[in-house]
Amino acid sequence: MSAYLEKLNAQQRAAVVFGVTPGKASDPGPPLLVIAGAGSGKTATLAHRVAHLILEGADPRRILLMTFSRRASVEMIRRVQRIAREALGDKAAALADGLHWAGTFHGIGARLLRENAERIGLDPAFTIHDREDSADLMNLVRHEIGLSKTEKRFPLKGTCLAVYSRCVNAQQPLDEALRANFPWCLEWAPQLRELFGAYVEAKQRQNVLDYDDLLLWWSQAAGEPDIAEDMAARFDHVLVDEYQDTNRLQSSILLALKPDGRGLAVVGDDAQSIYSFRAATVRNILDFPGCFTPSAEIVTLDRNYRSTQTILSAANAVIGLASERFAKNLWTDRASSEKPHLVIVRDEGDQARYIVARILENREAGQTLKSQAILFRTSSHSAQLEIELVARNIPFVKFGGLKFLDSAHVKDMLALLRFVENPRDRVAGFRVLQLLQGVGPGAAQKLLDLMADAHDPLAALVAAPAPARGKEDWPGFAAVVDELRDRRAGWPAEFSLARGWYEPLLDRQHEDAATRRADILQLEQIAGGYATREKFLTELTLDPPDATSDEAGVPLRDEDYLILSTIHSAKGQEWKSVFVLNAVDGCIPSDLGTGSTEEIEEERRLLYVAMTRAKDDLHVMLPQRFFTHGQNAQGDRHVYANRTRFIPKHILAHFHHTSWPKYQPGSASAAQRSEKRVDLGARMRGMWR
DNA sequence: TTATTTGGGCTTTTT
DNA sequence: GCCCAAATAA
Repeated sequence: MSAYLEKLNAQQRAAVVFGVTPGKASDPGPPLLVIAGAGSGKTATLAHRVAHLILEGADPRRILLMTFSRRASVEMIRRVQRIAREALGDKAAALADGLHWAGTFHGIGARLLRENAERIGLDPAFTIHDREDSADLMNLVRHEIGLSKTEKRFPLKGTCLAVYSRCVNAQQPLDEALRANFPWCLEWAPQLRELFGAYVEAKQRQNVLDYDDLLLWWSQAAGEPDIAEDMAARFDHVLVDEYQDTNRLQSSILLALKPDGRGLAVVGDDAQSIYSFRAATVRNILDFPGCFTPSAEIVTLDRNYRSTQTILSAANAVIGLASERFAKNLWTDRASSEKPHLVIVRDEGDQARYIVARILENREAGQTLKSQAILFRTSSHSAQLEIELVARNIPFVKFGGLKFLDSAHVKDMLALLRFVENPRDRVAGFRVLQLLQGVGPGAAQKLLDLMADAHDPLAALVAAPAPARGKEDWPGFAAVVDELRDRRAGWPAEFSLARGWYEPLLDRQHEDAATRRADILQLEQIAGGYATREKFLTELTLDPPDATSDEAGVPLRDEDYLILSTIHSAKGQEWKSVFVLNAVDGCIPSDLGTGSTEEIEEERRLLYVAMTRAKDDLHVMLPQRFFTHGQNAQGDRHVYANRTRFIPKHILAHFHHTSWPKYQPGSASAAQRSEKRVDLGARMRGMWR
């Protein structure tokens, strides 16, 4: 047996070699489902399977590898190369460079669609709308067909988009989707149907695709016999990671690519399915084996290499209360005498102070900050902690929640670039034009209409007379559009041109122009990493940089920093020490997600995912009271929270219980001192009343 | 027609 | 506490 296979355990090896004909691995074998528990070496197993395929003769250019994020695919390729190098030296590692088709469903979809654009009636210069852009377009259309002036309030743009997206991704008729997920919008069904029809037409006229289109067009194209044949013939093997988080639309694509399942291998863990709000369905993984005859082989990986037995027992106890799942209980031989901690603190302030204290302690003991993470359900849960970290001068990087790309100035820059890339994109155009002094919705509309009728829209724009009140800014704008339109300067020099135009506007519009300018410069750095404008725009929308750091700026890569992350963004990662914030009802489960039993089950899996990220040391935090939002002055209104329902009494024995701070009779403890809250700001505001 | 202010409704997780 | 739409000022 080859050395690289010997390192695996029996189950992992089974998953790696199943259906692979030695020396003739280009022949696809029967379908395979790998149920891989948390920390069971899932990534390693998948990487070994890919490497094994290549080493046994499969052509890496004909392997389609779909991962959850681009970060995951980069990591996967790196590992495949390492394994190949260990087995056969540099030559084999170079082979693995041929893994061109590794990425997310959306990313691969965008590439395939661009390549096949002409055949399916798409302009290959299409641009991609992110969620905000899609919502803006939805809003535009909503106004156009007069739905904003209804007697009763019509659902907001975000809701409309969510409904649309649910129908597409779950492949569900509108009425059904409304009943199941948006019952309060049921009365608007006819209007929504009309709106969605107009929205689809608008996208096509403007040559833009939204996220869902990347899958929808792909799936539809794959349903056309001619194209399907081409696409299917192009890949011998299709491997999918994190299969529990795919939706019906995605599974329909897989089935279109590989109808008999031959060459198809999917890996996932039903216990970690946490993306149902994106229409992901556990059914995909539960029903996978039965999609084929004979049904797919199932291999289960239940040996955990990550956590200690005590952490695992607690996590198993939590997930053990779930209703439906592939039964498996993770085990490990990593013994530990220390149970995970359940820490009761007075409030979120103490929670922050406790965590900072422990983190500094750990660091004194030689643990890096990077090996410690703080996880939370909702981005805003970390607000207090962030303040404490800044005050104590502890660098951190936050994953999830608000993105760098969401800030107005970054969007402005991208809108300009997208506009010159695809002048029919009205959302981008509308945004850019209104940046000009004296140009509002009316003038912007007129200019866009003028462009829509022109054969060469950008030439028409450059030649257009200056808008009545926007004479001052117009020549500069026309000049930069003209330069960007024929790509004279090349990429990324074009970015600097655009920046040169935008910066004066920025200074005029924003008080804090300096920090925003820094963001633009950072964006320019990122832009330099892409070969073309089109690649930059596509990849940035599909795979945005997902960390926002504190105001001090992004820590240098070699610097040590603490990790803050939403539980969703923590998928697939692991740390030595993990702190889970706000393990109370209302936070986990989120009070917004307690409608149906399925939603509650998903919240349970979220807690499970959070707990299983920890290797040695797990702290589950229980603040007892929360100050309610929306009160002014020195408000003391608060609510008492209950321990999360996912840790009921009878599994408490899996935890070590602590209260903090320790009560010290006689001396005013930190908690007592923090008891009284003063709102100096309110006092100062009061001076003017 | 555009720019700014004010009041009312909602408040998660991500490609 | 944030976003959106209507009202008001320029």
